[in-house]
Amino acid sequence: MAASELLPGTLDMLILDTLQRGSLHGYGIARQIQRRSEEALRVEEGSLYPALQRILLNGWVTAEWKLSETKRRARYYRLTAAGRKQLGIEVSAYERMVAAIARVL
Amino acid sequence: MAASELLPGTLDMLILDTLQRGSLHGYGIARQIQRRSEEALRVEEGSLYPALQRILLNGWVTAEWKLSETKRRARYYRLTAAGRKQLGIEVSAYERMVAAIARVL
DNA sequence: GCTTGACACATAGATAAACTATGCATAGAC
DNA sequence: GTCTATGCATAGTTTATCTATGTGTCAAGC
Repeated sequence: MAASELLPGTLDMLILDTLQRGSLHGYGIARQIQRRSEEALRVEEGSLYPALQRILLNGWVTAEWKLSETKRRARYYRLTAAGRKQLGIEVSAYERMVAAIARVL
Repeated sequence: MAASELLPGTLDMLILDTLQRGSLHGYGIARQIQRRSEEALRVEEGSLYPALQRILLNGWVTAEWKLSETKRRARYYRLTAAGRKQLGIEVSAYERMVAAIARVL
């Protein structure tokens, strides 16, 4: 663990949450998470793209190739109803954990 | 992830924190974490004992065989100075992560 | 024209953490 | 005697994240 850029087990939640604010491509998702966390969280590409595949296979998002604002081909992900539900599940499980850890420490 | 009993990456911290309150055997550590978290966290034996080996190898605790209160042989772990330092590192890294995630969500 | 840096995707392979399942053994209660 | 709680440990599996690598585009600066 130690030097991780992310709290393990929270990446899917962060991605789904980001997509809740509007559909976006992978690179943009990573940038947003980094920006909104004020540079504290950093999503490596080798974590991001496998996570997006996972999430896509689970039906939590749909994907569509488009052109980005910078005119490059990019895959835009959009949250599905199932994804929105999953986000709720993950957020509440996460908050339950954090509260439990706070009681312990 | 999903049905995990623990927030991944936090087990060592929870163990070290428990030992900060006094030396204790593995089984007792697991029970204390569960109790202090009000049953929200559950440490599986297959996670606990490998974690204790890890922590021992890192020099964060020392181990000693004794008899438990129930008269059974039990391995008591005691936090070292290095372990106390490591606990501080892990807690602050954890809190930094939780704060960052809170900004994102 | 060439290079550099930001943008954009993806996968292979390594590492590590946590889980399931299993085994051993003792004490106390019933 | 058998069940439950106490106690330790490892083997094997699964899963998440990371490092490293590869492809390719676009814009800016030289």
